[in-house]
Amino acid sequence: MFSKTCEYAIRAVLYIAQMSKNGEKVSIKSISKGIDSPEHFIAKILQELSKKGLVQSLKGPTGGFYLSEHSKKHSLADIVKAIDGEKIFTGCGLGIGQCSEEFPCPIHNDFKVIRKKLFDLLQKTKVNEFNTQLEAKLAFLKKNHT
Amino acid sequence: MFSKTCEYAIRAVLYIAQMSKNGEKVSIKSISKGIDSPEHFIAKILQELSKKGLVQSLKGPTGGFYLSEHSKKHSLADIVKAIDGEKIFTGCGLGIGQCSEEFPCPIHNDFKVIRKKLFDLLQKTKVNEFNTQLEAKLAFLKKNHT
DNA sequence: TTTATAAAAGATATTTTTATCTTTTATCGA
DNA sequence: TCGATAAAAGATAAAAATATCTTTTATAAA
Repeated sequence: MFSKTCEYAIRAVLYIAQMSKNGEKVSIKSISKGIDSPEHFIAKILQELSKKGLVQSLKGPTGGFYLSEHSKKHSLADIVKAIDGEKIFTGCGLGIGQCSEEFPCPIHNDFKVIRKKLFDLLQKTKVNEFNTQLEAKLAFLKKNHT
Repeated sequence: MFSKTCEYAIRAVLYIAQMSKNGEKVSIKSISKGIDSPEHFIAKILQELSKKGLVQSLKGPTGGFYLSEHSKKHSLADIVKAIDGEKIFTGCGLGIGQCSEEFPCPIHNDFKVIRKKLFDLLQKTKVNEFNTQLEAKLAFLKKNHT
C-alpha cells in the first residue's frame, strides 16, 4: 500500500508523538529502537519530515525530535503525501496515465470509492491520537513488544 | 497500490479477454500495443501468468495468447495474488511483521475494513466482464485511445 | 521436411528503493 | 571557551523492481 519509507515515517511520527507529549525530545537511536527500523535510514527519513515541517528537531546534547503543537495536529495523510506523494489517492489503479472520468480504466469507478475511503480515513486520523493506546500497550509500533 | 508489473498484468489479461473472446489468439506485439507496455517486459509477465494457468498460449505461426473457459472466470484478485502476492490483502498497513488482532498496530482495525473492501471488489470482478465496455470504447486500457 | 513464426527461457542492463557510512554543523553543559 | 552530543548533509552501497536482449523450443503452413 505504502512504500517502506512511508511505513517507517508514520511509525516514527506516532512514536515521537507519544514519547514527546510532555515536551521531551526523542533521539534517533530511541526512535530506531522504538519502531524497529534501521537507524541511519530513519535518520534520513526524519531529515525529510523535518524539512517539510512535519516534525521538529534540535541538534546537540538534550536535542532530538519532537512535535510542535501544530505538528501534533497533522494527519496521517499529510505524512503519506510528504513521502509517497498523492499518487495513491489520485492515481489510476491500473497505472494508466490519463485515466479520467471521461476516459476511465475498467475499474475506475470502483477504485475511486476505495481510494476515497482510504484518504478520508488517513485524513481524519491525527498523529497524536494514539498516545494513550500506545502508552497502555493496546497498540504497537514494532513486532517485538516484549 | 499494485506494482507496475501487476498493473500491466491486469491490463494484459483484460486485453486478451476482449481480443480473444471468439477463439482468436493475441500476439505479444498486439498486447504490448493494446495496453501501451514495453514489449519484452509484458512478454515476461505473460510467461509467468501462463505458468500459473491464468492465461493460455500457443507457440508458432497463428499462435499467441488466449483464455480458456476456466481462465475467463478468474478474478482480478487471482491476478494480483499471482503477481504481488497476498500482502496487499493481509499485510499490516504500517509494515509491522507480527501485526495481529492480539497485537495490533494503531490503524489495524481501520485498515482491515479497507483491505476487505479492496479484496471483495477484486474478488467479485472477473476478467471477462469488461469485454463489451472495452469494445464500445466506454473503458480504456491505455492512455492513447485515439 | 523445411521454413517462418511466435512464445519460452535465460542472461543482462537499468532504474528505483532501501540502507549504510562519513563528515559537517548546531547546541548544550562543564 | 571547549568538549561532548545529536541531528543535518552528503556520499556510497546493496537490493529489488523494471526493462531489454539473445537464444531456444514448439507449432503451423507451405
